[in-house]
Amino acid sequence: MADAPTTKRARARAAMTADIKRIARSHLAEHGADGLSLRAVARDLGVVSSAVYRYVASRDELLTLLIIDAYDAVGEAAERAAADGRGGAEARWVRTCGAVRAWAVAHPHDYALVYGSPVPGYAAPADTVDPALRVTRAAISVVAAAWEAGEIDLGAPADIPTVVRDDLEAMRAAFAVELPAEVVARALLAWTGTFGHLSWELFGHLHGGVTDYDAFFEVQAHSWWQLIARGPGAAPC
Amino acid sequence: MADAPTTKRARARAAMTADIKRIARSHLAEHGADGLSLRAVARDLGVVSSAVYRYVASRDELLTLLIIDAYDAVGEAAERAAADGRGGAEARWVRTCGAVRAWAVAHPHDYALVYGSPVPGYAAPADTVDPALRVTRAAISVVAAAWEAGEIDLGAPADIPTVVRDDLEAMRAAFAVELPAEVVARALLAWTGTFGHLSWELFGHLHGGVTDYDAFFEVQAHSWWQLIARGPGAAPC
DNA sequence: CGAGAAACGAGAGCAGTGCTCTTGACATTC
DNA sequence: GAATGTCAAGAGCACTGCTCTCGTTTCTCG
Repeated sequence: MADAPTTKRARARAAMTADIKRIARSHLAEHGADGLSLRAVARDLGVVSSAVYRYVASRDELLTLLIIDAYDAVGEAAERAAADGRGGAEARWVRTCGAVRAWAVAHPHDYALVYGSPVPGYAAPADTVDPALRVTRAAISVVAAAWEAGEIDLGAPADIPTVVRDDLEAMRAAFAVELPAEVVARALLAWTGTFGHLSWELFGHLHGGVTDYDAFFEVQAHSWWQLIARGPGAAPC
Repeated sequence: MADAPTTKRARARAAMTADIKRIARSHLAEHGADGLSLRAVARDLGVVSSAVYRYVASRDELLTLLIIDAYDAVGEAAERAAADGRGGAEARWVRTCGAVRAWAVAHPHDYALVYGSPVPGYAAPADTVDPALRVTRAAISVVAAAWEAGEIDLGAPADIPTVVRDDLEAMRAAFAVELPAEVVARALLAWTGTFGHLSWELFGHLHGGVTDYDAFFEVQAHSWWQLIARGPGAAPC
C-alpha cells in the first residue's frame, strides 16, 4: 500500500496487518460492529490474542481502520457513478445516490458502522474526516456541474437567517464549488434525505410498508433532484 | 401501571421492575446502549446480578423495554406538538418536527437506540411496532389535516410505478387518512429527510459545518413543508 | 561479523460481561 | 399448618478487552 517492504520483518508485519484487517472485515460483515472481537480475530488468525495488540492498539483502533475502509469504499462508488456523464444532471444524481445505496445494501454492517449510532465516547480521529467527505464531495460535484450547465433554477431568494447562510457559504467554499446558498441548502436537504431514507430502509423502519425497495428509492431519488433543481414549492403559478 | 397490586409480593415485584427500568434508563442516558450492563444495574440496585434475571429475561429484553419507552416518549412529544393548532399547517409541521428534534437532542442515546444501528440479530418484537408508529402517525395527521383544509397543492400527477403507488396507498390506508399517493410520497420524503438530518446532526456528520443547529434545522423543516405542500419542482412557470 | 537493541508470539492474569444452576429463606395458597 | 411457588444469593462457565512477563527471533549498528 505504501513503500515496498524491505526487510523480512517489515514484510511479515505488513502481511499480518493486512490479514487482521481482512479477517476483521469478514467478521464485521457477518456479526456487525458489536460482534467484532479481537480475540475471535486472533483465533481465526491462528494466533494468540495478545499478539494482535502488536499490530492494533485497541479494538477502537481496529474499528477506526474499518471505518476508513468503509468511507473509502462508498466514496469511490459514488465518485465512479458521478463521473459517468451519461444522461443529464438528474441521471447523474440518481446514479450517484443509487451507487451509495447499492454499497449500503451490499454492506449493511459497514453502513451501520459509519452512518448508524456512533460508539459512545468514540471521537472520530482526524484520519476519518477526509475519507468521510469523499462521498459528499461526489454528490455536490454533480450539483455544481448542473448549476454551471444552467440546469438548476435558482428560484426566489429564500428567507435564510444569516448564521445559516454563512454556514452554507462555508460549506460551498470547503467543497470548492460555485453555488448559491439556496442551492447548497437544497442539495444538503436532498443529501441528508437520501441517507435518512437509506437508514430507515436498512434499519427496518420501513419494514412492512415497502414492497420493492429499489423502485421506491428510485422514485425518491428523482424527487430529490427535482427539489434541488426546482426548489421546494418553486413558483406556484 | 396496570391493575393495583394486591399481595405484598406483587407490590414488591412491581416496585423492583420499575426500579430496574429506572436505573437502566439512567445508565442508557449516561453510557449509551453499548454500555448498558445488567450487572451494573444490579449493583446500583444493591442486588446480586442473578436476581435481576427474575424480572428481566435478558439484556435484549431490557433493551426492548427501553426502546418501547423511547418510542412512546418521542411519540407523545410529537402528538402534543401536532395537536397544538396554532398557526397554519406549516407551523404545525415545523412544530412537530421540532418536538422530535428536541426530544432527540435531549436524549441522544435514546435516539441512537431506536433510530441508529439496530443490534445485529435483534428482531423487533411485536410490542415495539405500535409505539414506533405513534410519531409517524402524528406527522401524517398534520399532512392529512392540511390536505383536507386545502392547504396542499396536488401538482401534476407524478410518474410513479404501480408497485410503489400500491405501497403508498397501503401506507395511507394503514394510517387511516385521506391523501393522494403523490402527497404520501412527498410526506414520506420529508419525514425520512427529517430523520436523516437529525441522524447526521446527532451522529456528528455535520460537525464543523453547522454553527447554529437550531436555526439550521428550522430552515430545513420549512423547506420540507414546502416540498410537501407544493411538490418538488412544482410547476416552474 | 557479532553484540546489543528492538520486535515478536505465547501464555498467564485481571477485571469485567451475559447467563445458568443450586441452595436456603420467605410468602402465598390450599 | 403444610405444600407450593417465588425470591435473593452465590458459585460457576464461557466470553470479552487489555496488560505484563518471558524466551525467541530479527534487525541494526559498531
